[in-house]
Amino acid sequence: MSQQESTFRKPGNQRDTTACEPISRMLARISDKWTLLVVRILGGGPLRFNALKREIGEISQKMLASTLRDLEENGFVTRTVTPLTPPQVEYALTDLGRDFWEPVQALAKWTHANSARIDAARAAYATRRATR
Amino acid sequence: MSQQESTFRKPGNQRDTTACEPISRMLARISDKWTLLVVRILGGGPLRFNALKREIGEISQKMLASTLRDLEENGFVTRTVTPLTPPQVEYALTDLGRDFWEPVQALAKWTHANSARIDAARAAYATRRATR
DNA sequence: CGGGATCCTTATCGATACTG
DNA sequence: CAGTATCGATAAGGATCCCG
Repeated sequence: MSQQESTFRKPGNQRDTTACEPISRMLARISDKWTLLVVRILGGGPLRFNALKREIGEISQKMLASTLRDLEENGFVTRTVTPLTPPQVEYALTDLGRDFWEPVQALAKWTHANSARIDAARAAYATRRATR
Repeated sequence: MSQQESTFRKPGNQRDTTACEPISRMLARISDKWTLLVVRILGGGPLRFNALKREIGEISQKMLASTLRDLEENGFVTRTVTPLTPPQVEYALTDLGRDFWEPVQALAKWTHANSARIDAARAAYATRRATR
């Protein structure tokens, strides 16, 4: 076994570097602060703009609007306008969006279930830095 | 049925709004452009700094360094220094990191498997905007 | 090789004001 | 209600140089 740097994985199989580029692009597309959160919330059912905004709480209407536009463009949510006074616009997950919701929810649940472990790790890291 | 705004979900079960705040914080912590990507790659095994950088490709060393620092602080990766000339620093997932890797990988696989559907949705969205 | 420090350029975000 | 438009602050990100 060589101690060279490089990838040192089985030669001929340099991981799935091939899939790395498109995945990283997709990952980058959804890795903004709000997308995952909005998808996760809409997983609970359709919501109108301000209801959604209230549910998230900290988001500005600007960011919510642009996040929703991106999600609509990517085919994750539908935007249904009911022309009334006052107007009503409802956002809901599409089939694709509901599919996407599953891994998102898995991730969210994991972070929730393991937040204690992470906090512990952070505390340990802090003391480690202090003691040495 | 009232046309009021509000949440209009089954009263008494107003979703898991309780869990929304901590989850959104955790989600926000990992939702930067690189964290998920680095975790996913380190899932394939330990790597040294520049090997990791090469594998990601587009990242600057600054962002990689800071991303790795965050990951170490959160207890997802270990940083092992071997004092040689030239020095060697290897990054590897911890138990927590490997745990975390699973939902991340699920998300990555999903995006990869469904990239065609997303592209189709984007194309459909474009024509829809053009025709109307 | 593995970074830290610095500078500089963008992208992100929020607050405010305005429209249909 | 559901946004768009504009502006200013701030953070993210990249390029370069430098050091152990």
